[in-house]
Amino acid sequence: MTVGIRHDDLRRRNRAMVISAVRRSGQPSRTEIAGTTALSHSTISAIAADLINEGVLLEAKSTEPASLKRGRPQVAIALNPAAGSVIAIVLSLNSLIATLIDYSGQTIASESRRFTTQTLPRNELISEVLAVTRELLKRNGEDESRVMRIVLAIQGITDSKARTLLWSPIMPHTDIGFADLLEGATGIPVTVANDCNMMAVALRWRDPRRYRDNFFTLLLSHGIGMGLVLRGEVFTGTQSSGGEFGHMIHRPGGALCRCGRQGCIEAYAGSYAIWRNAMRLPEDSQPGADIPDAEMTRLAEKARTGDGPEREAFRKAGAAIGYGLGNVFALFDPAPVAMVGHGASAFDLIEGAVRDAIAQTAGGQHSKAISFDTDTDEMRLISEGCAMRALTFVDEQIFAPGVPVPSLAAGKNVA
Amino acid sequence: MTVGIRHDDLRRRNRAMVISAVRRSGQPSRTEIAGTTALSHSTISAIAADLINEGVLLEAKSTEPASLKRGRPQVAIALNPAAGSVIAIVLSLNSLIATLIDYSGQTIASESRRFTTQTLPRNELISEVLAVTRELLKRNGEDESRVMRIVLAIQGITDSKARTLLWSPIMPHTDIGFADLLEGATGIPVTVANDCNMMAVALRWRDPRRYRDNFFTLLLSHGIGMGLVLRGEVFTGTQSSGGEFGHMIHRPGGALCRCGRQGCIEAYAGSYAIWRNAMRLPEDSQPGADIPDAEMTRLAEKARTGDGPEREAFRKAGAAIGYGLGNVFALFDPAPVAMVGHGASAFDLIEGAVRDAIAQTAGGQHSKAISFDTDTDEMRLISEGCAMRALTFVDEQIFAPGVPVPSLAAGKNVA
DNA sequence: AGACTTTTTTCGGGTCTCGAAAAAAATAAT
DNA sequence: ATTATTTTTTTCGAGACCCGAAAAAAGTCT
Repeated sequence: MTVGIRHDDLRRRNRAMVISAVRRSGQPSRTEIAGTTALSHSTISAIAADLINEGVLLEAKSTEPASLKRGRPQVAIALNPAAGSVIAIVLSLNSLIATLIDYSGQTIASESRRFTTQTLPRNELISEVLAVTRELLKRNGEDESRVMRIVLAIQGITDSKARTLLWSPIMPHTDIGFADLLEGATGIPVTVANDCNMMAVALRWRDPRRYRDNFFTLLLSHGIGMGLVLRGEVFTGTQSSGGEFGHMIHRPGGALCRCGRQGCIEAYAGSYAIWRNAMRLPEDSQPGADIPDAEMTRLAEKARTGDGPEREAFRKAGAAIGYGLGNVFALFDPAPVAMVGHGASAFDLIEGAVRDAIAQTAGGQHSKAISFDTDTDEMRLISEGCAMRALTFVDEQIFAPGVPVPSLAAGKNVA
Repeated sequence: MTVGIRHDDLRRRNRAMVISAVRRSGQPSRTEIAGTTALSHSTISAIAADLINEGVLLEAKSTEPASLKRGRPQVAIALNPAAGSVIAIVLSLNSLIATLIDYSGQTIASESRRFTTQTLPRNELISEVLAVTRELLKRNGEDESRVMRIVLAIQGITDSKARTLLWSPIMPHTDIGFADLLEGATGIPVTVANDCNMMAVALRWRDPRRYRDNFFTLLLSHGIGMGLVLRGEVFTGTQSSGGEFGHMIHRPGGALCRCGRQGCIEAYAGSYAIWRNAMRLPEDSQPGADIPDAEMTRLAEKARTGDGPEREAFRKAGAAIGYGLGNVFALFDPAPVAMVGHGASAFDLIEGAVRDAIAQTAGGQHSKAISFDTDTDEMRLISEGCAMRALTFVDEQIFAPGVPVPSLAAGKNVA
């Protein structure tokens, strides 16, 4: 269970610390790294030398033109882009995007497909995912051994081992073992993740000042998804990816949800629910097909121009989200929230109701202090999150352990 | 932020690991410890020798009569009861109990007071807490330097630094800095904790098989409290003790809660709410004084004998708790739940409604698999939790670091 | 050109863990 | 009773790692 620290773990951890410091800071000097890690200069020097030797890091040539300070100038250390690469794949409604990213985080290439996820047979869906990956590798003449990790983000629930898609609102199929399938096809280790969790990862890298230890991301689109970061870690459920905010019950026995249950937050705040209310359809009417973004934009415009059923529909969505957030705040205390996705473009229409609802919950006293960010481009965010998740995997699991006794083992093998 | 591991940390951590192994297993041998910690026998031998020398551990004499195996018999290692002691204080409605516990976890003595917490002036309340502590120390001729930690559990919200009681339902006063007050009076380091969190700690020690990585404790009494354990750690909020399950909103705009808001779970499931419903008082009637346990027992008896307003009141409580748990399960996935407190004695009356409600939430598919334990004696549980929390503090913060270079420093000082 | 400043590397010392071997302490066999 | 066997615990030497101090390096300032 709780395992002791062996001597070799120590070096591994400190190597990981150095790599992570470089990934965070961009181009820190050795002195800077020593400062942030609280390790001695000599240790940093030794570890940096090893990592540069192994090709993981390199001394960046041209950073700022010239330091204005006296003394020996600092040597900037950077991630070696050629150390390896990773692939980020995002599968969402009617869209599949795969991106190849080098070790320093730069995008090398990307490949995308469009098809109707709701109707595509299981086998064809799987083939598409495998094909887009292979295509990306081939088109870039990528040696597979250099691609060190694939992270696949999907809207839906994944298992806690991050290997299988258990259920997804964007397709009728369940229990697809994407990790095994992709690993079998490519030989590259694969992680399957929830899209909202990857959004949270991305935000953490984009703006670590604002999104650090505790925050929530909310994906507002057809469904309502949530990513939780608690104590600096993306929280996944104990058996699944968790964070099923959209299916917390807002009103027991209330509006019919896509999931078949009644009164879920999503049944008031998902785009189909907003549309249903705007159209004055009964709350128990069967949720229809997904509403196109353009139609939702039209509803929002109409809601802004006059106080009709459209505005009321957005207000109801805001109340559902607000009470839900209030309940989450009751458990965790209030924290920053990022609203992501096309629905965030109508945040002006729901913010009032959200705040009113929060004010009536346990998080109420801090209602005004809670700040919301919005970002309508969820795809980019999710993809970024996948990339960073994949890269940190490589950092921690491949480069931090390093080659076991490099020179010695090599010598023995030769002899 | 993320700090590297220095060489001396290593020993400290491995010492902590050994101490923790002994505390968990009771009387393990060195070989057993080596097995669970994955450290080598030589390391364990060295660390154990140090700790025995320092008086933290000792070789237990008479364990099982004789081993039936061949070979050198294992020497059982145990915690040295004389290594130190801690104090657990539980302040709850109309009751204050302080307990002195030796380093091995055995109760040495306890001291208790009864007074009306709701009406006692602030100063007198504080005096009572200080007095009961001093009394406990004096009556046992305890050298204060040997008492190494005080943990005070209170029903209510504490700050995230575990030093101040921010708000409590059992008294009108707010923001009492118990940690500073007690530390000032005794010179012993103090931690202030939430009662439900301490229940969770206790359950983890009582039955680690069942309550390990993920579980919830629910205190059913005047109010409804929750302790969350996620990934093996007691979860506290980011700014407060968190876990305000009782004030998650069950029905927006619903029944009046003691906290002044409407529709909280507590406004349906707290004992005053059950009583209010059983008496057929309107839902918006002001919550009165706390209902005596005897009265609640009477209501429960009546509910068992016939289907009247009493039974309906318990049913409503069950629904509120069930929907609330369903929402918690939506975020974290289902996990074992322990129902604690006098309200747990009526669990038979609410279980059906709880399960029905959960079945209608995202956790529904596992509704039948979710198991509930009940324990009506919350005081003992809370006190146990405080004691264990205090002892592990001592383990990790006092004995794991140890004396810094004992022999060398001593030699220098003498010279 | 030399003084000064700051960063980075080198070196020696100390501590820690590990594996192997030895010692210890019991039972089983002769 | 003595010897062999088994298992646990300790001892010992080797290797790895980190740290602090000193040295080297690479600039700017005078």
